[in-house]
Amino acid sequence: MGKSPIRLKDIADRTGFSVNTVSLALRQSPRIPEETSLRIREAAEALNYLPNHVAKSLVNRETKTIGLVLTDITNPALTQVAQAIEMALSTRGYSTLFATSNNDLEEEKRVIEVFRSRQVDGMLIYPRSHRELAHIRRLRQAGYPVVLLVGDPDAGIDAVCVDERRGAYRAVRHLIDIGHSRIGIIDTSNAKGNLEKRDGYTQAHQEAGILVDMELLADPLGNSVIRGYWAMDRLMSMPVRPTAVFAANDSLAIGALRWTQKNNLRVPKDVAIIGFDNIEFAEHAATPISSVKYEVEMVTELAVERLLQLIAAPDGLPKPRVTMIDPELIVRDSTAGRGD
Amino acid sequence: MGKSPIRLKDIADRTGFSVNTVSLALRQSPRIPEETSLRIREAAEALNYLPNHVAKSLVNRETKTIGLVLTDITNPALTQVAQAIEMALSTRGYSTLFATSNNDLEEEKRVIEVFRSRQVDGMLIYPRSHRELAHIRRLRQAGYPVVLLVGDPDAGIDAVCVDERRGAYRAVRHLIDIGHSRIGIIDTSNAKGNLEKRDGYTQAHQEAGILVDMELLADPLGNSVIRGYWAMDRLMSMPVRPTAVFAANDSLAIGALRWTQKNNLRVPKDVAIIGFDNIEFAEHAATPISSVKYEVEMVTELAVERLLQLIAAPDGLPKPRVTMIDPELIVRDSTAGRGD
DNA sequence: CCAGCTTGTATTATCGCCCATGACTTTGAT
DNA sequence: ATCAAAGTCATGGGCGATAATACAAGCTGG
Repeated sequence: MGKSPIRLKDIADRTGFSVNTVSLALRQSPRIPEETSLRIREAAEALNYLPNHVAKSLVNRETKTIGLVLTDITNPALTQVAQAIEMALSTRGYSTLFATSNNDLEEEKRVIEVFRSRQVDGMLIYPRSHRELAHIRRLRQAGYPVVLLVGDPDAGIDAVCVDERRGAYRAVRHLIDIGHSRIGIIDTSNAKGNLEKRDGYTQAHQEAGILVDMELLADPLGNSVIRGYWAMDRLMSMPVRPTAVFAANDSLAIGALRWTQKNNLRVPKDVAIIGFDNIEFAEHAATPISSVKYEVEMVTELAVERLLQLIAAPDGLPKPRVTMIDPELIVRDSTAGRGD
Repeated sequence: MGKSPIRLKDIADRTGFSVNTVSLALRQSPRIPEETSLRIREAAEALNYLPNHVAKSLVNRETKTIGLVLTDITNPALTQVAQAIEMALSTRGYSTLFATSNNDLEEEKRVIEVFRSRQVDGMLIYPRSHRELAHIRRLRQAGYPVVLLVGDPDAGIDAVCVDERRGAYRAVRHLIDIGHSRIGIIDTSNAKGNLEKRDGYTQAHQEAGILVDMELLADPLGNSVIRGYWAMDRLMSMPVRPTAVFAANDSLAIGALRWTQKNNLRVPKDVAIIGFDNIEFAEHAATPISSVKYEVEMVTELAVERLLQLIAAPDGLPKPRVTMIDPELIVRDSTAGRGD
């Protein structure tokens, strides 16, 4: 802490006015004449006064801070989300308290409690699991403004997110369109996890009348490049290899691509690869990787906007609204039409 | 906000004890008998009581939160730093307020003011510039615990960081050792920016008796892959091309590598490339890229430890201490010894 | 010339919690 | 039985700010 935190009282003593007058003057109240207001403003300046936000929060019952809960930030797409949210909130006068759940449900619950205790005005949450949202629903029902960054239309919680099911559908549909019928998928296969992408994968298959082979699902058990590499290794060790692979995010896709390099397969000739999120590293990989664009700006802007709406709602929270952004498919070399 | 924030008073009313007794009981004071304490604890549980951290902060004059200021988080190495810091602080009972300066000095000053106003107990700052630290030094002199994440031994401010000068020296020295003498460098050439890496580059040259050609410095004007690509383009358009390139971070290095692919140059045969930070994408690039390891765990752990020391210092801040971590060089294919 | 209105400032209460003080009760030693 | 030493709880003040209310002056007008 600074040695001598200047308080309103210090300005009051110096100028001879009362604490209250000083407070009013600094907040541009019309009840204070220009003359006094100016003298007080000058004194504050001279003393280098900074209002104590904590005290203000206590009386106003709002902290002008929101809590941001992410699973882990190492996924480049989530990183951008974090930064964009911080900036969007900052321009609106809010600060952001930040915490990672480290993909652990108990930890997620804990940080939410911490945020509540710290009286955040609202929370933006990227939950660990899309199926275990009871604790968050309870929060909402208790009147807390919350917006999720992943969407489950019937979770009863506001959400703004890219439509992952639809994005995955587009990616896999694209692979089918260019002639593939044996398509591997690298995605976390946790029953309580995010099933949207697998749903999209399945839907595209069904629509095309292709049987879904669960053998073609490889769980990378993580999200790093190297996890993608080993998941690809498993897929390509099958008796009948897939001719194309859909990876749930670009890090995994880059790992898969890396595997093809090491094993002298050509992409897209021997195997096509498509990712998700459209991070810069995918665009500039050895073979530019097709991907599904994660609309960072749009998601964050809408999510922040919605959260502030909830916070400002005069009487109770309005009915939850889920906004799903239909993502764009970016086609690059890794899924260029097959030559044969 | 939750509809009915439970206060100590509510528990007091329910149990018949006074607010004070409740407060003491919940804080495990030995002055309250087990029996009473238990009944109060149960009532708190039943009412789902959560202490109001804001009120507590006002009384205790500490918020148990620290402010983290980063330039921008899109550099994957900084991302990891952010997450590691959050986790390290979390286990010690601190929350982290997070803000990006967006590489703008005025913005950096602004967020620091905001943090001060919010009474953070201390700050961790990755400053925009290594040369404009006056505002931060003033902070320290006013008694604020601050630890920088970049180091200038004579800035008069505590710091924990990787020794970028030394890391760059090692990288360039390595290039010289394997036979290169015309070495390009892709690094921001802002006079007020981070000069450490260029210093290391220069030192390695001088030690080897090689003249430094300032023509070989390309400013990418940013940190993305594509910026690295264009900086590389400029370097390789010179009448006499460099035979090796040192990039100030791995994103830039990956961009440079990408340029060689598009222009059919072989790495390391035609041109060697080395990066900085050792992010996962460098390891798994088309040609695995040599890099200087950014010791995320060590930097964050030491920085947090030091900051908490400063916060706990009983009488005034101790003399500033700068800890520079000597980074390890990771050699990969992109700088394998030249065949000729 | 005083009721009745502005106008400018001071007083007091409040936010939720912690701390110092001390009153009252119980226990144990003499 | 008396008194000191613990033990147990309530009271009041304060953290730094805002908000509601009160209170002096200075005007106006009938």
